[in-house]
Amino acid sequence: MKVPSVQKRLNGQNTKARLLQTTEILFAAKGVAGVTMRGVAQRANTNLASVSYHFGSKEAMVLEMIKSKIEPINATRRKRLAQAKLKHPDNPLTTVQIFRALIRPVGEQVEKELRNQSGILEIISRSFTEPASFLEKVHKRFFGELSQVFMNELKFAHPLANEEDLYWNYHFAVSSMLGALAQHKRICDFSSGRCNENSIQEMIERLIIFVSQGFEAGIKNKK
Amino acid sequence: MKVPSVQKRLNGQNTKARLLQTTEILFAAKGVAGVTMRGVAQRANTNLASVSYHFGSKEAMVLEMIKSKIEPINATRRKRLAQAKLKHPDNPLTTVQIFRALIRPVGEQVEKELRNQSGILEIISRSFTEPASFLEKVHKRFFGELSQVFMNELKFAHPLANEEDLYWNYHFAVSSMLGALAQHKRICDFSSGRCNENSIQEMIERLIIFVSQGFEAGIKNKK
DNA sequence: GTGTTGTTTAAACGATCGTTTGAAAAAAGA
DNA sequence: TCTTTTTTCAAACGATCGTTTAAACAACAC
Repeated sequence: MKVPSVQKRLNGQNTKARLLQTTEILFAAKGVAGVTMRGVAQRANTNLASVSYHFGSKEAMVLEMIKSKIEPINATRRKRLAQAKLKHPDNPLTTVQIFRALIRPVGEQVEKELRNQSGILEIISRSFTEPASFLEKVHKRFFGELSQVFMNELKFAHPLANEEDLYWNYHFAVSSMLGALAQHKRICDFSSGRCNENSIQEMIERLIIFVSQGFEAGIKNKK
Repeated sequence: MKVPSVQKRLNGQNTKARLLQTTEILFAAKGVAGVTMRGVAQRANTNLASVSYHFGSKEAMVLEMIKSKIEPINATRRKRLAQAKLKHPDNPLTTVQIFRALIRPVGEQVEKELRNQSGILEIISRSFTEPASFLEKVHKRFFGELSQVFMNELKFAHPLANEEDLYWNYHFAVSSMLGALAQHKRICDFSSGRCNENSIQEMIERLIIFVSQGFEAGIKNKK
């Protein structure tokens, strides 16, 4: 075992990155079953066995791809929530402010990646809806703790509210967000072209209003 | 070619029904990929080839199962909407009344099937989120026309509203419903047991409030 | 140069998939 | 009963999947 060389071997890093990028595209388009090791290797211009070499297994590759896409968004979510609290140190945040911190970072990530049609919406929603058991750990790991942070903020914002109501409606809000991300390509068909699926930012802003008002509608005071 | 016999051959109908039921269970639990012809045949106590015999292909079997589960719900949805209109012939329906007609029949179907843990929620949501291209026709066939009916009712209920707002928010409402159905098993984990995933009826009623208020929040008058 | 380490490659393995075949079994009609 | 039709069954086919192996190749240390 030698000390890793200072000089990077860029060849390996390049193919690993290409594999991750191809995994992203295939997973967004076709789900876990659509990510075949042969398909990924071929579209990444490398060999079948390089997937096992770089990641160990298909599951590990998919998990690493998901992690690389979701973790930056979650980091931004936490940051935005903290920033909003700093701006209003005396009052609890409003419902809209809280859900802005949760949902806007998704839209911003889409902006950043608009070069490659950005399958980030599909990746997020598929992470929750794909029936692959190995994805279960994704939820706990990437959304469990984050949900507690946002839930605590919602409790703080609604001190008189029934706790059960808060949980149910936060659950609806998150589910709605995931559902809207998963279904966003249908808006064009469904509205007969009246609404455009490409205006992700407009969707995000509308979605924030939708879930915030839906959330508040279900909150009653403690009895 | 003979005239079909009046006397039914119940044996064939039985295995076909058993295959459909098994398909339902596996599809709800594991999605399209989890419905393997060998798995279905085995759990239905029949032979592998009987699937091809009765349905022609796996896709046809899955589609027939989905059809058998969704069509009755959609029929009830139309009926409830018509009934509500008859009760209030002079005024347009309220947003809540319209979404009640859309969402309540799902909960009622769960009630009807509580014998076999009723994977109907998963079946509906998976029909929209599974990345199987042959499921695309399900959406157009089972939801396209129905959506127009409900959309027209919402337009009638909001005559001054901007049409684009109506489409976007109806899209959110449907996506939220699908998302909530897809994620409903997580409420227990997420709320640390404070909320119960088994009280589907409570979820349905809460969901109606949520999407109705979310919908109305995004509607502005024509400029 | 030689040797070591990291990376790529072609080839094969075992498993599972959906589908098809042809004959046996069961049911229905005559 | 005998004939016909419908249904079941075991077996096999070709395709594709994830993974593994062992050899070839490339980059660096000495």
